[in-house]
Amino acid sequence: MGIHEVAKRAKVSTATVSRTLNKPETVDPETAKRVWKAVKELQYLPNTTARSLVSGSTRILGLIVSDITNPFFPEVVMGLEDVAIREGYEILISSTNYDLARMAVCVRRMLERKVDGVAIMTSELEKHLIDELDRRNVPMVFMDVGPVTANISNVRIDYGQGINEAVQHLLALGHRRIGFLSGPLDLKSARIRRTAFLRGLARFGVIEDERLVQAGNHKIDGGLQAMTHLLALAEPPTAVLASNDLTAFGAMRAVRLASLRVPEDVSIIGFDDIQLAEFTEPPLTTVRLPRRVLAERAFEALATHINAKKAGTPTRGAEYVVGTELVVRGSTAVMRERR
Amino acid sequence: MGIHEVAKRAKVSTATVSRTLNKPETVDPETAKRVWKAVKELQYLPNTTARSLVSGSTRILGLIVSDITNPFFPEVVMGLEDVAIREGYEILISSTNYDLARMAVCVRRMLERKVDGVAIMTSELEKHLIDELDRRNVPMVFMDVGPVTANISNVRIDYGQGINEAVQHLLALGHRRIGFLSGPLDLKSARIRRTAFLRGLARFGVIEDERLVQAGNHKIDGGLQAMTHLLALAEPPTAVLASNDLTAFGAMRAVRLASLRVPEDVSIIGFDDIQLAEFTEPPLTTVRLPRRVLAERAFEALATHINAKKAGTPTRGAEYVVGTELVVRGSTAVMRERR
DNA sequence: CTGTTAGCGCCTTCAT
DNA sequence: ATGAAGGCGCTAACAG
Repeated sequence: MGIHEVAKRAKVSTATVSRTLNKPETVDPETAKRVWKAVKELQYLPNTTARSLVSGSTRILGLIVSDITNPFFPEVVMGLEDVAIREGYEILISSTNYDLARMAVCVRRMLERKVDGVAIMTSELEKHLIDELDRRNVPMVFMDVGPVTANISNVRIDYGQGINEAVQHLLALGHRRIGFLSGPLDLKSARIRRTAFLRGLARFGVIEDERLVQAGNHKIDGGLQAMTHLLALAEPPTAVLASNDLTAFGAMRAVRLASLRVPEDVSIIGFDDIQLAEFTEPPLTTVRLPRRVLAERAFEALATHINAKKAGTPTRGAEYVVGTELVVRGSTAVMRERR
Repeated sequence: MGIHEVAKRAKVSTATVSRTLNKPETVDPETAKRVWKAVKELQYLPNTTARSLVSGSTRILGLIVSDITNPFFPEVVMGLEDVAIREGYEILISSTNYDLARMAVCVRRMLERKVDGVAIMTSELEKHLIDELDRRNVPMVFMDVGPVTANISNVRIDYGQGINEAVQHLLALGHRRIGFLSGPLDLKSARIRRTAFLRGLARFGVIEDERLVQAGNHKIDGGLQAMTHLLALAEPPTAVLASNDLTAFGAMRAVRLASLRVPEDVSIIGFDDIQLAEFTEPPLTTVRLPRRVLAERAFEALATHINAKKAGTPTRGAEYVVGTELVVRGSTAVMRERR
């Protein structure tokens, strides 16, 4: 089960076996044929561990997320897995559970396993830990959570694009009082979304009313609560954007609990376009964040860094952008006269 | 950054460094202290790859699932990750996408990465591929999808328990015409659930009416369709069990589309208890399948095999059982007189 | 084109 | 209790 057995059986040296496997052009076709035959017969599979030891490259990519249980992440994971295996990489996933101590564990795991690069998509990233990775020269890419730095790339999400479409959509339907249900504002990603939303409204000259912005927690119950607040206003909004789809789900529920209807009484737009968005009642109009593309860009960024590092010409961090777009479904409708 | 530097700085041999790290009791406390100091100062982290090469153990566990995007899986992944890292293992996830060719890729990846064991939770497992893993002596555990064999353990899910509770619950509410929405019957796991359901009904003497059993696809749209069929019956059921929660979601939607209400007109019970089940309108009564426990048992099984293998006393496959239990929420109610 | 040799970083006898 | 030396499986010079 080693390269040695193959060599013996093919009556060549181990070096030749290694060569036929890795640099086929440098070996005589006839010899190669014998080697391949032996490989097949022995069902030989190269030992990745040994390979890594000598090459200095594990061909493992780390992915740090907050919580794999969040419906947002699995699709990113799958996207990354797809592109990674195509290029001969494996993905090592680790979850921080929104916990800083656990984040430290994640980083340590990455370091011990000597991953070739790390993609980071968590809310709670401590500079301290990032620096540790940086100091050890591990290529990194942030997925919408960090700044571009000397060595670190970032895949930025262009929230503005989708949000503009969403606002225009509501405007076209006659809505003027538009609310926003943000995520938890201690999370940077949530703040970014909130800013993008406010900017989007401003761009179209919609009067900004602070009371129309409520904070949720990016989960269903938070959306429900936040929306309930909005509904209790003297002049409640006729349409609402949510910072993510789960929040929108909660909002829809709040509307229903208030004996109102979506979209007849209140239009609701979500964000992310998770799989379930298509299947709520009514189906959720939402801004799609193409997570597969996000994953692909992240891989691209990492691959660039890794290759540059291998070639001895370290690249500076770069910024990649992923757009967003409105997906119109059933939770938005023409504004009705006030009840 | 190698054990060598540490040795030099602590003025000991590399062997001693290795010992203080792995068998602290065999080294003089004073020497150990010096070594630890050097380790700290150099921020030394052992190279897992090199370690693996000599120990023959990668401390990586493979997990093969059909589709990480399915809301059922993430919690299993997280559960496995939690227990695994506690024991110093990493998880290598790979998705088959319900595709046999891709399944082969997964197996190959596991083999090349020399994982210490593999947990399998897919519908489409080809004997051929399992045999390959078996032949190479890779410890395996099926998670509710396979038989116990000489070398392979299985974590069986006791569907009966939860289903009995569900049926009793409905019976107690006065329901007698109880429908079942199965998963796609070409999937073994779906067939198992179906069988368990039919057996559960039989146990309580509920007349079995074939027309009350409809096949979905374990997704929302399938549940919607299947339920629509049931609703179109001359004598539609007053209560329905679904093979999984997504199917139940679809069923709820079908009820609503038929201008009926859950639970007033039709009671619905799901299966799995995915996170979202708590947040539908009304919240879904469902049978909980404790996925964390499932993951823990799977790890336990693998660890047992691995340790036995290391000790040179291979264990036979064993069966572990995970129970299920009814979680009563808002989608079930007392049967109403026929409308 | 192919074989020999020397590590990659670590662990583990075997002496001391 | 510690050090020296060999080897895990493979690749990369360097000869031939």
